[in-house]
Amino acid sequence: MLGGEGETGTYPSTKDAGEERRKSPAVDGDDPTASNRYTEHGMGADRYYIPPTITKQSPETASPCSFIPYTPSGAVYTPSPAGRYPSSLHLGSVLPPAGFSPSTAARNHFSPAYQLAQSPGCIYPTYTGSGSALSNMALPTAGPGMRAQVYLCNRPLWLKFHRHQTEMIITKQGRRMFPFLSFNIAGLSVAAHYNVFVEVVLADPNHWRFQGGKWVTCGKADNSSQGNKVYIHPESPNTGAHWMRQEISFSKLKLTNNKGTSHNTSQMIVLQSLHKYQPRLHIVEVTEDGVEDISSDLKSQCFTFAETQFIAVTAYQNTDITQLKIDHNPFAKGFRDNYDSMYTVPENDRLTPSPTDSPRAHQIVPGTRYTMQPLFQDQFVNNLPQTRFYNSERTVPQTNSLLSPQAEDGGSQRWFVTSMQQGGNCSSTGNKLDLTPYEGDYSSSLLPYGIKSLSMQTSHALSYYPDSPFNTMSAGWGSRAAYQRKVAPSLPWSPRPSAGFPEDSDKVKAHVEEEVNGSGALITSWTETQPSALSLDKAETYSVACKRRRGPSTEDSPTNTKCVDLASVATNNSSYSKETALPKGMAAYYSFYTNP
DNA sequence: ACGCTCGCATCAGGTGGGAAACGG
DNA sequence: CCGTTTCCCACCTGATGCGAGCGT
Repeated sequence: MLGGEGETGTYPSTKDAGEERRKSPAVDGDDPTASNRYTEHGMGADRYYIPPTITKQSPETASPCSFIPYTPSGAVYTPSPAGRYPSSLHLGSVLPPAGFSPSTAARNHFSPAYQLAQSPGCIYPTYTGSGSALSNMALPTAGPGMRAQVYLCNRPLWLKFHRHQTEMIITKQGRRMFPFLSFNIAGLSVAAHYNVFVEVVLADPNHWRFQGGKWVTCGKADNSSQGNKVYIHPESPNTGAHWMRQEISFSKLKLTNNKGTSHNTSQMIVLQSLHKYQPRLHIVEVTEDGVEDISSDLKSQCFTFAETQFIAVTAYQNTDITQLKIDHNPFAKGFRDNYDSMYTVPENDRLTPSPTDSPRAHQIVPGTRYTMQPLFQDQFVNNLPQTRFYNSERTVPQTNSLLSPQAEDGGSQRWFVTSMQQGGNCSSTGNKLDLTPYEGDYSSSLLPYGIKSLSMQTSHALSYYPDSPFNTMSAGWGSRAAYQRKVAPSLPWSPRPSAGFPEDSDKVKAHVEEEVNGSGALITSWTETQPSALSLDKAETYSVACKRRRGPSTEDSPTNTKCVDLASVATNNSSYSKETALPKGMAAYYSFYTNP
């Protein structure tokens, strides 16, 4: 499990990850006042994103390309900041004004400073032509205070979903996000303490409806929703070294539509169905006791990844999304119509084009039954049960992994490399953000990835969805978590350098620029040229097909037209050969990868 | 005897599908 | 009537506990 959340799996004895963190000076005791620092209910859905007037950051300090420093500066909407936090802090609108959640110790250490008044406003990254968060990302500048750089670990997976407009199920009891948010952070002060939390805010002022195979707006969003919108990482507060040592995942974060929920509020974020949301990562420097240090604006920072936008739904609307979930979420494996066949089909029959079928694809993929399944490479990399890779992932040093077929982790590497090397090697990324991962993967900059992945070896946070290479490497080996825990610490390689990644600033700059461009493209492609994945007319057909619900075992059913349609469409643009039994999800993937 | 590894069984919990219920 | 929400289901993953086998 992305244990970042202090999941029980990672810490068997700590039902509440927060417990583990309580070791932090900031966490002991239940500070009654602390409970007010963050409120889970204080902010309504109308808590909008405040465009950070971040001027404190500059590309100059770009970090290693492995990280994609995001700053919300790209946000379009400019809500009025409230509370003592200037908009530049990004916290003005994010934090609940009052009332603190009963929850966990993790929440007990936020200073009252977080009790900010709601700041109306929204971020419409997707809808703003040039003002997307991505296109405007900036790098933190050097100097006092936080200079964090954040990398969305499972970005490629997010991009896949984003391509079809990500949907997240919300239920009364709460549903985990999938993909879930998972980050790597760099640039923090090793010794300083930080609180890390995710906030989900309305991404736009509209109410959405899935009609005619596509999402269309229908009326205005209901900004009156109440309920917690913040999920504080259970390991908060903790040192910069801790946060940078491993992937920080929010796999336990749950989404609910139950405003009245009183239990598990610490794990729940209350949303409204058919509204579009944008998750945001906040990193706030605090004192050792967990109290925010308000001496500097640089103490807090907010990061927004446009590709993590999603529409909350109570039932999936777009079958492409459904299929993506099924294909990537291990818990949904039971819904994979062709689960068995997917592992045995010959390579030429695979449904998803391997990343260009590059030699590397084979190099990095373990010589297991999965080797020939590019689609699953992705899945593994992002969400498939890591158990399938445990053996090799865990024991293969990255240096070896790069050369050995055992580096099944290659998939993971690919993802990771993506961001890391974009700067240096993905100058051709262009608008195909979705392909970036592969491009990056095949580029030569593997070392950074390797280094990074190694750093994750010691991750204590094993995730349910070893989404990242790091998790993968450190995640449980099969069901024997106890063993992995024993082994991980003894791994010979050391965590990545706390100082950051070995990349020269020039490279970094280039990297960032690339990323920025790519990101911008992403936004653009989605908002303006979503059909780019499929021609407009094709998209229509596609959407219609997608809308059709699929039965439990209709894989071969003649009614399963969606896959066929997609396949046909996809094949038009690719040399990739796919003929029969193209799983719906696969088709989607196919089109995704092959679309210009 | 002790510690470690491994296999197996069990349990808790997550997943999407589908039908029923609900509400405008 | 239609769209949305809720509930239950079967299936799956992952964690855990237990005992057996093995080496020291």
